[in-house]
Amino acid sequence: MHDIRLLRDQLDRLRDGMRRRKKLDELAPLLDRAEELERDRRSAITELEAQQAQRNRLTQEVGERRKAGREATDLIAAGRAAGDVIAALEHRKSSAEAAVQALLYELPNLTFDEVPEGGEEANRIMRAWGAPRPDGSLIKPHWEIGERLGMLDVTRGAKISGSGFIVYRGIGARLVRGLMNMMLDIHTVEHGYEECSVPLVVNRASMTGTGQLPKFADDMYHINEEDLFLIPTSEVPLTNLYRDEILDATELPKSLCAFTACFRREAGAAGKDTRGLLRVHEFDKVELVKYTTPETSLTELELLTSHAEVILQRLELPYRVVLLAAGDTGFASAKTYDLEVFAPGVGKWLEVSSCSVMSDFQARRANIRYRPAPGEKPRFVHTLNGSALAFSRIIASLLEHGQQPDGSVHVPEALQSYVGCSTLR
RNA sequence: GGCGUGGUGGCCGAGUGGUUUAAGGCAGCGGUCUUGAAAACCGCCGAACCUGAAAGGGUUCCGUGAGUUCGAAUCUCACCUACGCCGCCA
Repeated sequence: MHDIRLLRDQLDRLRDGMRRRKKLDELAPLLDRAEELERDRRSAITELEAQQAQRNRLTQEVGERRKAGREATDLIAAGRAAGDVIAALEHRKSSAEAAVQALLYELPNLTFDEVPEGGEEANRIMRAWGAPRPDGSLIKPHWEIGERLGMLDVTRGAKISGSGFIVYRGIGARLVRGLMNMMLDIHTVEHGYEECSVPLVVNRASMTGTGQLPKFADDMYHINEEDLFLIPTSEVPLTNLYRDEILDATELPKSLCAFTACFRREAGAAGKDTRGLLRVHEFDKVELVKYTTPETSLTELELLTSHAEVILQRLELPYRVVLLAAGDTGFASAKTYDLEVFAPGVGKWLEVSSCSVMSDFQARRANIRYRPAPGEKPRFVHTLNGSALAFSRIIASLLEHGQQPDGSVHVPEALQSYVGCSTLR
């Protein structure tokens, strides 16, 4: 969410931000309405507070007269009248406020200056590591490899839960467990993240805090009776951990990581890249989250991205780092690097990580602040997050990239001790 | 699930309708003293918002939301949450 003051002072900046995302046509009317509502909100507040000050004087005098043993019926009548006016102004204020808030909730974050303008076509490949294998056209897709090795049971996953739910079996399940341990070990021991084990179910306030709600409600699994949501990523619980809190500056940067399942309805995505493990409703992920000062968030983004890259390098998977253009950058993000890994069997670069700095967009929604120094005013932190990494697509890529002529699959050296073998067969 | 007791500033904690402008303490900041530090003493010390060029003025906030009242931290109701006991249960 944006600072409501931008509607007064820096409407042009908001407009320009939407333009860079190619969303100005869609959002300009919304901005104008918000600006108008914000003016009305302020005038209501000004009037309301003058009335409240007046009433405070009245009621205080009532108290004084009572104490002196005198009548105050005239003041009480005046107070009652003031109360009616105040109630009306309060209503005007709160409805304007709710309306502005609702509009602000629909506005995506402003991207940083170095983020290229425009849509997906303006994405910029920053660097690449490793090389796709030259015999890619001979490689089978991961669903065939996985089924043949008895690692994946897509059919029974669909039977027990529905399409898009995968059963990993045998060495496949062991691979999931190995990846989890390997990634968490590297992030905690080598990169200094605190490991967290968090709920997979969160409340509405948490989903609003990180920006999934209200705009993207249709993408979430919702539990009606308790009004709870299945997390689409552990970014949600990890970032909401410090909702409504004031951190000490000495605690920053704060680095957290968690392994969780992630749940996505993927409403409207039917038919696109749906085979095998490419797009599923439930997948595992190790997530990195950081809380930083505004001054350090961009350097911390580079660091966090490099932490995700380390995993890919240990897994010996060729990948590239893509700086997303403004129009392709997520709703809450100010700057995002996608990590894409090559899967030769399907012949595609798969997005296995998205590393973002959210500036103060989430911090403002979730009210997460820090105190720069003792006695100073609290400021909003910057929040960052990145997958490191998303399992299902990594497994797809591992199977395809590691496929050998005899149909077995090579296990990268760093993973061997975690999986207990050097070849999946 | 039932009954009971709580939720007050960064932390602890007093406060049962009107000088609450939320006592007091801890922590923090500044000062006196000291070669320096500690101790002692003195002062300052919550957040958000409106208005204003500024100085300043004003409003709101005692778990959340409604209500009663001229006036609510205080009274009423609902909800959230913590703890205790009972019930159920892996």
